[in-house]
Amino acid sequence: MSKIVKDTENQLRLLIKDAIKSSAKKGELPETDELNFIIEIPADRSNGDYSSNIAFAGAKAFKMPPRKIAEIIAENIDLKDSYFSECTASGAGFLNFILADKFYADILLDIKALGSDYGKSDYGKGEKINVEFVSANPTGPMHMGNARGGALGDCLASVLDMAGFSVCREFYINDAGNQIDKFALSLDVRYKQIYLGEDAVELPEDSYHGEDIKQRAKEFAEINGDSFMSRSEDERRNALISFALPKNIQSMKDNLSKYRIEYDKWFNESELHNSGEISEVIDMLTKNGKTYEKDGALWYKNIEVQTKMYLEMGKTAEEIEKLELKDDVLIRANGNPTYFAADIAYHRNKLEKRNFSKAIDIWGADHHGHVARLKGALSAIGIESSRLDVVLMQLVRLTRDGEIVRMSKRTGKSITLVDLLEDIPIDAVRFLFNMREPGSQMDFDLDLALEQSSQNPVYYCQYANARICSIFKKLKLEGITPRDCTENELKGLKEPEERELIRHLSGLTDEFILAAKYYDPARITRYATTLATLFHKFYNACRVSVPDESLMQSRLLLCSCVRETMVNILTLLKITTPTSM
RNA sequence: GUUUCUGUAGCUCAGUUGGAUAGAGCGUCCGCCUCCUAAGCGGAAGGCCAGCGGUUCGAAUCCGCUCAGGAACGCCA
Repeated sequence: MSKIVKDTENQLRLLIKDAIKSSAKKGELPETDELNFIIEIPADRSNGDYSSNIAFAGAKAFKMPPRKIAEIIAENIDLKDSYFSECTASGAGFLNFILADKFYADILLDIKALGSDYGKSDYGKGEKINVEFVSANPTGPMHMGNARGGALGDCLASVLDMAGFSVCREFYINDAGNQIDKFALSLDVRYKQIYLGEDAVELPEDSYHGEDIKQRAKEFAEINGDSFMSRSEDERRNALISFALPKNIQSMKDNLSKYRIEYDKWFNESELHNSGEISEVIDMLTKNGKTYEKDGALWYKNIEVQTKMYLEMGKTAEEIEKLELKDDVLIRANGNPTYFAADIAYHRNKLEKRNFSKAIDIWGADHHGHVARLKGALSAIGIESSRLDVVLMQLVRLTRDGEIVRMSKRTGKSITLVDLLEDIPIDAVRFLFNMREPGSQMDFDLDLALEQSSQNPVYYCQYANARICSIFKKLKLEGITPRDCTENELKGLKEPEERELIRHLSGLTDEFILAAKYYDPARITRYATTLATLFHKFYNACRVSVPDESLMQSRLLLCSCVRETMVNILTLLKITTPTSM
């Protein structure tokens, strides 16, 4: 882990505190208690590399105008042997700092030493986190929402991993319950239609109408012929399900694998039914007085639980009344548990039985109404609800020629994950889906994804890497091989383009930590795009192959650090890094 | 109606726990290869941060209200 950036900020904090102490000793500032102040990187870099608001924060305590305080601190600060070369007071009272040459040299040496570990940190302290994403129904093909969820969940898991968490990628297979009955019924109808004709058996309105169901029924018929026509409905449906479900699940695994997603755990909902865990949570809720019977069904007292939660949060009774809370069914009148009941058991399984300290679920935003009641139900069985975090992801629209695309040209049906991956390079899909934060509605531009130019950020980033490879290749032909550089040599990298590039490199570890903290992998694609921009600027402004051997080697080392960083990021996003383009 | 997400340049979007003159890319216009990949770089133009009020040294950012758009409000999942 790169400690230099962290050390730099800590050092700055101490330098400021020391300066205040020595000013107080000289009587230039009054004695005061610890002050809360921040250290930040100014948006406008011409104001320095770091700045602090200490003078504003201390204005009241010191009973002096901020500008005056800043001047006194700047006067008394001792920068000898620090990572800073200059401290000035400016504006209404900002304290600005310029980084010293040593900082730049040390960052590069650090990156070089860390190699593929550069960017990793122990922020997460090995905490066990479960990231569940996609979890598409195995009753049909995966759609665009699954495509975004897949890219997002997989990259979020990687980001958490980089930030020092111990991550488990999980897929929840809904292989039980209502939709499986519906699946069976749909298959059954399609199977019978093969032998009796399409008009003889009608497909109910609320069953699955997709071509994929027809296809599975046909495959079943090719193997078994009409032998199941004479069997009982139960036997026939069971046979159809045991034939079609594994095939569908395998096909999801294959397609996700093509999308470069490998799960650590495929969790079957049916396990929760078979093991009795669903009954267990229902018993727990009942024991805690959170259920009642009505109309032959067993209900969960959502209104009661959430009202209590909201009252604790400080809402008034009137405000809660307006929320129009509703109770929910746990066991239907027909004796089958609902999805909700299974979900409570599933999350208890993750958090209690398997001891994950946190469960992160990636859900489509259309499920947002489910979050509060699930959290409530968890707390009602004694599980701290903050241990579940749900990342709600807004829906995706596809556009082509500026128009919204709803249907696939080839099939005439809505576009599936498979359709998308056939048309668009996987590198582009994975990158573009991670360019927006999850909560923003996004338009996925099909033309842009196919574009092989700077307009397409994924190519732009890959190109930076390819250019660096090309430099090394060219110099190798001239008999020049990269060597280690001394700190003094690296201090010679003083061009503004070099400095800016190195400063950006230094921020990688923090960026991963922030992406992990805010569950936002989009920060990383943005970081990569900026890195590419700064490299291209450097490339244009500074030649690597120059007569000054020391400078050339320093620039080579800078290039290799940029390459290391870019490759680390793209590899993490599971995007390829071609050495020539 | 209630919940929830969103509203920043012509378009797509950044904008850190409130900080200095609000940033990028695309598109438009003008430039840069006898030199490591022009899939690149530089410059110009483009803004009432949806609106109104509040909090304070200071608000795109925090709070309240209003307006506009998406989504959800099932014994579906």
